[in-house]
Formats: sequence, structure tokens, C-alpha cells
Amino acid sequence: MMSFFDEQAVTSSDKAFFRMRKEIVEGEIAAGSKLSEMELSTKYEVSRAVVREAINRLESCHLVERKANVGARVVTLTPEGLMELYQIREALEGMAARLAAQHMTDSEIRDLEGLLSSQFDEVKNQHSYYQEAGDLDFHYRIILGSKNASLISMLVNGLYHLVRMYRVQLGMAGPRVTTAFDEHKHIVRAISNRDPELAEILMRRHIQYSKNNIATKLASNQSHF
Amino acid sequence: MMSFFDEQAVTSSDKAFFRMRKEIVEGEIAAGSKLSEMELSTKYEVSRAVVREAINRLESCHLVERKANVGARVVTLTPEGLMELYQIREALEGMAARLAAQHMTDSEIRDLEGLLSSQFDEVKNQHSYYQEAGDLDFHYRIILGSKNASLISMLVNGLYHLVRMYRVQLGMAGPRVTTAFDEHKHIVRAISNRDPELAEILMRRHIQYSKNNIATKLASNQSHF
DNA sequence: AGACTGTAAATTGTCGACAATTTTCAATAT
DNA sequence: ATATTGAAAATTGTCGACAATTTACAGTCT
Repeated sequence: MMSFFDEQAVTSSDKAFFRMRKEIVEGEIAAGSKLSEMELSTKYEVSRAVVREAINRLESCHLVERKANVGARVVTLTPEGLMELYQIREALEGMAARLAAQHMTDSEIRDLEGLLSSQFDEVKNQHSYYQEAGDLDFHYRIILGSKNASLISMLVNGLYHLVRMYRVQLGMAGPRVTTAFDEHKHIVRAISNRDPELAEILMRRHIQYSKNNIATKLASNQSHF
Repeated sequence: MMSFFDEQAVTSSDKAFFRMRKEIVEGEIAAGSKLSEMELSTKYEVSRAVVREAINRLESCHLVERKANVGARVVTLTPEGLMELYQIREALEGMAARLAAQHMTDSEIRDLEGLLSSQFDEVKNQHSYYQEAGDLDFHYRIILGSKNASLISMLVNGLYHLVRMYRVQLGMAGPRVTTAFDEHKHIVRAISNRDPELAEILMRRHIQYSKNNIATKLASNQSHF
């Protein structure tokens, strides 16, 4: 369990891409820093061509920005940027929930309910790991349940790594466990009732709450300095 | 007028990318066909490396699909695929309209109103070119008005070329002029009233109508064969 | 001192060649 | 005839070298 898209690296560029993405998302390569093709190719012991290809793919994930004849830099993180991403998440995942209510199979919905009740036990027993992995699992299933291939690709391959980068590096790993769990429950109920309208509304509110939660944290973080 | 993002080609790869994108969108390179790197590099008189880079960028626009060690193919068009894109458009452009109602400046809104009334004259005088260019112009302005850089990039650089490819190749260039014009008018009114909620609802309905219009055309097209 | 200029260094862009993999297809066996 | 095998052909992946462009910096001028 817990592996949705086992994107396995077949080529060298794949490996370089995955590795660089990990290092960028987790801050090992600093936000805003320049990506020197030469430097990286010696560091990873591959040719410049594969580094270039990896950088191109990072650019299409919006993790780095490239200027012709000048080079690529890791995107710089701003609170506004994170808020913008949450606006997009609200729109896309709201639609995903709507579609999931229409297109998920009965057995997929039962699995989703099962996931939730197993998570309920964990939360009750104070296994606090819920927030990160559990929340992600829940959202992934609904995204996949939309059965909209383009939407799935946009969210899974693109947006989520960006969001994760922001959350890791701006220190937004906070809990918000208990209320989020109830929100998940209501979303699943709407889906199992085959109520697309409500599923979308609830998902959007769920993401708005997350966004507000993060916004206040960002504000308090800034006031500490 | 009528050039929003004059994405100018500075490098050879840019030129190859723009040219290939044009040929794919307009069907000169057939949907579903294989893209041979060698073949294209002789055709365009550039090295394989620049063709490769262009193909990579086409892949990140979802215009081609690539499999490692096998090659790249232009995406195949299906009615379902087009419907999926319209679901995403509904979500993203709905959000764009909401944000535009919050973030567009008064002068930008006045310009938008000006655009609409100039288009009204054209429609009245039977200049039927409205549908394609005029509709696009309207939507672009609202997208830019959202002031959300990630959202703008997703729609302008990514989704719109895909949608255009479908519309061109499936022969969906039809009119729907008069009703669409009224819908535009109501959306602008909501924006100028600074009513994000209504702006989003109206934009979503506008896109739903487009979608339904296309769906019926697709159905009638199929029944002809 | 500060602004401008031109040359040198460094970095990115492009190329052709070689390596690895897939595909083709003829030869063979059942 | 069909299926299987294996070598050859074709295609993609990777590499190092060269070209074009940008950046750094020393020298000059006001």
C-alpha cells in the first residue's frame, strides 16, 4: 500500500530528475539557487545532456525557472506563491471530488471508507503520523477517482510536488488533524451518496481551511523576526 | 493588438518547439503519429538534440506522449479527452473569473467592457470572425486578470493549445456566437460589480454550455458515419 | 571615484559520434 | 503453416567537443 504512481526510473535522466526533484523539494538544493549544468554533471557523475534534460523536466513542473543563454534557478518561495497554489488546488480538487462522486466505483468508495476508519483508529490511539501521509493518501484516492487522466496528471505530477516543497521549506508540517479528519468524513459521505455538488463544495471548503490555517502560520512566522 | 504573450523564439529549440506545436495543433502532423527524432532533425535541418528538447517540451504540454527507449507519439484525440479538458477548463477558468473579480484593476475592467462593446458592433455587422479570436481574447483577459501566475501559466502555456488542437482537428470551429456574447456580457458585469461568487458561477456555466454544444456536435458527427 | 569599453573566462546551446535498447525479419524447428 | 530464435537494422539514450552567448574584470577615459 501507499504507492500510487511507482514512477520507476528507467533512464539516467529519470534518475537525475527524481533525485534533483527530491533535493529541491526537501530544500537540500536551496530555493532560489542557481543550477549549474557543469557542477551538477560532475556531482551526479553523468553527462551534461542528462542534467539538461532533468532540468527541463523540473521546469515543466514549475520547480525551476530557466532563462535562455543564462541558466536555471530553483523557484523562490513566497507566501503569495503558496496561496496561489492553494487557489489552484481548490479549483482542481473541488472538480476532482465532483467527478469522483460520479465516477468512483462502489468498491473504490468502500475502500476509501475503509481507509478513513483505519485512520480513525490511528488518530484515536494518538499515532500522530496521520497528517502528512494519511491526508495525502485520502486526496490521492479522490483525485484518481475522478477518472480524468489530464486532471490526475496535473495534480500528481505537477502541483503536489510544488505544494510539498512549499510546505516542507516554509515549515508548514503542522497538524490540524482532528478537524481535517471530520472534513474528510463528510466528503466521503457526499461521494458515497453520489452527490457531486456537495462533494465539490466540501472539498473546496476543506482546502480553504487548510489555506487559512497556513496563512495564519505564515503570518505568525513572519512576526517572529 | 491581439498578441498577449509574444513568446519569441531565442534559441533553435524554441523555434523547433513552436513550429512543431503549430504543426501538431493544426493537424499537419497527424494525431497519434510517431515523432522520429532523426526524421524531424533532417526535416528542420537541426541536430537531434534540439528536436529532442522540443519533443520534451511538447510532452510537458501534454501534446505528445513519450515512452523510454521507444519514442514519442502525438496524443490521440478522443471525444472523451476533449470533455475531460473542458472539465478542467471549467474548474480553472471559473477560479480565474472569481479572482479577476477581486484583482482586476478598474481600468482593466473598463478595457474589458470596451472590448465587449467593440465586439458587439462586429457581431451586429455580421463580421462573423468573432467566435474564434474574440472569444479567445475575452478569456485571455480574464485569465490574466486573475493575477495568479501559476494559473495563468497553466492555462496559457498548457491547456489552451491542447483545447485548440482538439477544436481544430475535430472540426469544432462552429459559431455559437450570439448566446456566447450575452454570456460574456453577464460575466463582465459580475466582475465589474466585484462579485467573485457570481463571476465564477457564470464563467463555469459559460464553459459548460460550450462543452454541451461541442458534445452534441461530436455526437452528430459520429452518427454521420 | 565612477562610468565606459573591450578582452578573457565561464556558461549555455548545438552538434556529431558512440552506446544501449528496441524493432525487424530471415532462418530454423515443431 | 506457425512459433521461436538470433542476428541485423533502426531508434533512442548518453557522451565529449565545439560554437554562441553571457558574465567577469582589467584597463581606460572623463
